[in-house]
Amino acid sequence: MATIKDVARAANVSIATVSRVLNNKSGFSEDTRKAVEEAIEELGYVPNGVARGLISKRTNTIGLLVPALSSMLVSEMVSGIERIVHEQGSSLIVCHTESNGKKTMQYLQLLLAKQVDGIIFTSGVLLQEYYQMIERSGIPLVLLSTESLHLPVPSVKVNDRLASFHATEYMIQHGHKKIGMISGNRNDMIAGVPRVEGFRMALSSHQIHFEESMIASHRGFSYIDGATAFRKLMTDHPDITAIVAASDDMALGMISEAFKMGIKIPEQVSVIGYDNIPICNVSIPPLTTISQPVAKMGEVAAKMVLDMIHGDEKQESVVFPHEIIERQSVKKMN
Amino acid sequence: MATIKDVARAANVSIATVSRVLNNKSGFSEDTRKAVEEAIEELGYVPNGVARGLISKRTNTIGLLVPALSSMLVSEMVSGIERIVHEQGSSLIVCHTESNGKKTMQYLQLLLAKQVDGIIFTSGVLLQEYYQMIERSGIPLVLLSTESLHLPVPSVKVNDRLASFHATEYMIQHGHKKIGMISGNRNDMIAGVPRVEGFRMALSSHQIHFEESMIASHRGFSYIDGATAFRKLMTDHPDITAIVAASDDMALGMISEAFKMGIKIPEQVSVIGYDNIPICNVSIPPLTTISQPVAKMGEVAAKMVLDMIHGDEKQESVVFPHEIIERQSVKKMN
DNA sequence: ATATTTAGAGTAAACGTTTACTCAATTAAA
DNA sequence: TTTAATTGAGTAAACGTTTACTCTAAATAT
Repeated sequence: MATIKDVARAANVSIATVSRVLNNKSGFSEDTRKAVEEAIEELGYVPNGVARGLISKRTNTIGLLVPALSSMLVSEMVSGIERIVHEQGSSLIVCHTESNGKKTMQYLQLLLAKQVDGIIFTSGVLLQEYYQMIERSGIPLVLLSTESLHLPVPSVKVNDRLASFHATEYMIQHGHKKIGMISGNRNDMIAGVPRVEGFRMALSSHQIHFEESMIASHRGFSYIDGATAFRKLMTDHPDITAIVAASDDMALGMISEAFKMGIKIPEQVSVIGYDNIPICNVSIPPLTTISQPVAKMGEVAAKMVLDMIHGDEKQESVVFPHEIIERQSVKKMN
Repeated sequence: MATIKDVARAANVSIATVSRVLNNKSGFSEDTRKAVEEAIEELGYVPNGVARGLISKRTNTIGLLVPALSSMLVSEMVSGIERIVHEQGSSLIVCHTESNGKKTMQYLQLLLAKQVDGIIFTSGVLLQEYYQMIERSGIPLVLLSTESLHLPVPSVKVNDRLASFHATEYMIQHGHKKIGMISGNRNDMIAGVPRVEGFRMALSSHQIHFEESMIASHRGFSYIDGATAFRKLMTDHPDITAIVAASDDMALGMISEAFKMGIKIPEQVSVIGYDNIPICNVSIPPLTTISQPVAKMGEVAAKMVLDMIHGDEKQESVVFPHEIIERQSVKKMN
């Protein structure tokens, strides 16, 4: 590959001059610009970003850490982030941590070694261990779809507890009295705990009787988790008429399972999902769900790190409003 | 951030020695190793990959170019690639070209500037222009889910024409005589042309009457494209009993549209998809489809570039077998 | 005992840029 | 005209590593 030296030689100037025209830095005549540009064209020269990075201390790369999530959700999130990041001439390294601490530490090490300019950490708990590592490296960090109560890290998220509260209340407003929840991993601090909490709060604030067994949880937030949780729920509580699901994937799995069990949605059982992934539009029936503006959130998070990189010290955390997208999976009871 | 100099100072040795223990290169005593390792620990030192890259000419980064595809498909593909790439201590930069020539060139420029060690190009036509740029840079390249007839670039793919042929034949074997196709962009050299060809060949080799209007196409390969194409097809040919779809997304959109139109799947119309994305398991009815082992293919493509990077000059192209995954969207006619 | 090998460690060049500094020549000001 | 400012361009240091080369002292061979 051609280097700046080759260009300099071909254009009969010093490398400093080449560098100047490359960066539009003034200090050269129109003639030399021509000569240099021709040489560049001729040689197909592309400046070496690694060398540039070494001296500028900027790699124009930002790192993204995601745990195992619904692939559609991740896609949307990433595409929002990517759009902004690329707009600014940077690129993105995505690391799937699978919520695994050891793996996360490894990736973190990798990102630091790669000298990324910033890090976005999504949808998981920011352990002290992670934070320290990032903190001491001085790399800007923002949290997406998660937050940290004691650590001073800006975040972009939705109020999960409230969203879940509303989802449940939506069922209540539609006349449902026997409402079950299919939760993912109930210990998940992000998508588990708060959503369960919101569910319980809604029931209790409407004085609806609640039993622990009306929340069925399984390992994760996927189709099968939804399917199995639903089956469990229906054997324990055959009189349930509405389900609040902790993710769209779970809701979809549940709908499929209901179909197999001969249960009609929404005629016999209503369901509301969570995430509003694109496929909700074409499920049968189309899925009523809580929408998190994931793509938008990704964009904002990306802008935040970028701003921090450009020197805007502290960013304000933002919590995005959620929204109930009404489709046809919830029946009005009367 | 601490540099190797800081470590050297703290451990009272030269930077060369630090480098040696870092790389296990011999030429130091057990005592100095201890001292150096302590200093590293103490300072939280992480070797600067940029500096390393400058001298080693390796960035441990590989670039991936993908056009706009079903997000689930991309996710699977990427996850296969990522697994392998990360196993080898490298990382991945994903670039969404949206099948846009200008954007692709920009990304290519970016990847070259970043000095990626290798490039995987997916699911699109490798233009001469792209090839030249990569070729002159000397960066190893492999094609995934696409191929180049005249350019000497190894590829990993499935035989689309044959797969589509089989999908169609599957319908014929199930007794269908009036078979329509919903194709995506018919000019798409990868997922358009060959799949349409396979469809036509299957019909003609079974002496089934064919009209152009039995292939409905729309812009792309998404839900709505499937839905609109299906509606068009059914108004033109209300007697169709089977549909071959060019993607699962299209099939899913079509199923949803059929539901709205009061058409029962598979009782009235059967459908076979293409891709076998995870959601096929939980659609209603579960979708019979052509499976491409995308994750596996991604892995193999990744291994290929990696091997090329490590000096294994030319790799053999591989075409993966497809498979028909029988679920419940095709009815047996008698 | 001397000569030779080896282990441990340091010095400095190189990787491909950017940039502070220098300098000559031209232009503008006095 | 002399002086000062400006323009165009080169030289060399720096960024943080790796590595070829060198050197000393200890260990081994003769």
